[in-house]
Amino acid sequence: MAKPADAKGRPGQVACSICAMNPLCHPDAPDAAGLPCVERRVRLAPGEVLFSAGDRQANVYAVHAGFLKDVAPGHGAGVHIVRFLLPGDAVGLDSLGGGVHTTEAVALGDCEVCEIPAWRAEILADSRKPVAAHLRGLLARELAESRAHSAALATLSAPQRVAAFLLETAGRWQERGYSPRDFRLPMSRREIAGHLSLTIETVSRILSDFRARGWVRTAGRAVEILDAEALRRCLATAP
Amino acid sequence: MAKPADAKGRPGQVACSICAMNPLCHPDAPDAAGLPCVERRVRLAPGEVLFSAGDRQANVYAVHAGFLKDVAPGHGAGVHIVRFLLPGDAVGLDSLGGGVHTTEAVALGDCEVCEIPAWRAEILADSRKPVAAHLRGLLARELAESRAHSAALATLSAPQRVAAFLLETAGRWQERGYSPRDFRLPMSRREIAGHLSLTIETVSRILSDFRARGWVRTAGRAVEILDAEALRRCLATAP
DNA sequence: CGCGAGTTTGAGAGAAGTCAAAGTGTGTGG
DNA sequence: CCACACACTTTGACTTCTCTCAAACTCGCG
Repeated sequence: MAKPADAKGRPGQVACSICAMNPLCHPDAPDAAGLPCVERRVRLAPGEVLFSAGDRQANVYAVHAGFLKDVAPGHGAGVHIVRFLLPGDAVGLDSLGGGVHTTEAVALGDCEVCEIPAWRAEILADSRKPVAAHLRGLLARELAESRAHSAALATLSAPQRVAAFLLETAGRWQERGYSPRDFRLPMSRREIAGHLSLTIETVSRILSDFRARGWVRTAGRAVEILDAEALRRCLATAP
Repeated sequence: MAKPADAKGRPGQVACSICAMNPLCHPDAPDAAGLPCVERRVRLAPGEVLFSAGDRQANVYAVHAGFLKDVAPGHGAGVHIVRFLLPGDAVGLDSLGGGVHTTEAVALGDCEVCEIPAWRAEILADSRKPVAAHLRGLLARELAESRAHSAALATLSAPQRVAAFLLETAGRWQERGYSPRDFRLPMSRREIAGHLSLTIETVSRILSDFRARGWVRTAGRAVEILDAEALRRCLATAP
């Protein structure tokens, strides 16, 4: 499974077996064209941009190690963070249609991603039905998640959003074999705020409030969830 | 092209040639299996549900005539309307992955849709590369639109959202060969509010304000855009 | 003609944003 | 190894935008 992050919370890396792109890189049968699916591994420094909205160089990526944010082209100040990427996540799939990226992917810290040219993914899909189906499935799931997040922002209050974020993050850590109760956030308050459509002050205030209630313990980016049930109740309570 | 809506604003119908599903229904070469792609035409009465979130009966639909709304599973009161469907639009594509719908489609008025079983679309995609590519493109575009809408809700003020909605609606009418300055909204204020994450009162107030400024004329669902430039300025003005 | 859903308008309340400042941690260079 | 600088976080006071509650109004339809 996944290699644990070290004490300083540095990015673990993910085994290819649980990667969203696994069926592309490791097809059941040998590749007809004999091409390696992954063009190269890209290393990124904190803040480095993997691709930008409008890039014609369309690639699909799988996060191998580290964390990134997927950012919507923000007109000026109000930047909206579509989602955070953890090891094993796929990103840039929206370029499969028109060959253009519609968001920007930025490294949150040092990280490493596998680069798969879009045309290669498409050729692979054309020759292997399971790969085509897998790509459709990834796209469909991202679409569903995007809508779910949209609906969440539309209907939840600020505390509910923060509770949902903590629970969701815990769940994603758990999926990767880490503790869902004790983890280190890879992103700043500003980035959390951008993801939840709140301000940093509001996020900070709500975390302080959760801490005062004894639901969580926070120290900077370190988070310990003490009462997940309370968070779930907060999330479920009518706005 | 499209047949104009009549004076009472009843749904026009769309020629198959401009439908998003056209490449599926009318493939270049004759269908190997000899199957008609469209299973049947479904007629819906106002308020009737085409499919619900969680439906295992996965189908993809193309709107042939009339209008529908695509609704996110709303926990109680705060219903979020993902998007509105006009003739020629495709809906239900998110069921291509796991075979389950994640939203609910409801008719806004009398309408007629073409039903394509998901398995049939997938078989077709497996045998025809252009169809597979087209499906990926549709999925990718919907994903991009969903994120754009999400970002819009996150960063725009209430008046900006209403301005954006009017301009977007005008554009969609224009794409279909109707006047972008003079049209009839197929949805109620409540539904507009649900789509923009506002309340009906706020939507109504803002429309009244736009009317007072001479930017639009509204009478119930009838809209005439008098100053599109002003709306665009309103949209572009820093929140 | 009158009912009822939908829309408009008004007044007041509340949630989150803005502005401001203090506190905390982190990394760099001496 | 320590000291400083800078970025991030927390906290406080106040503002404002949108929601909520309430009532009048309009339109379509029986």
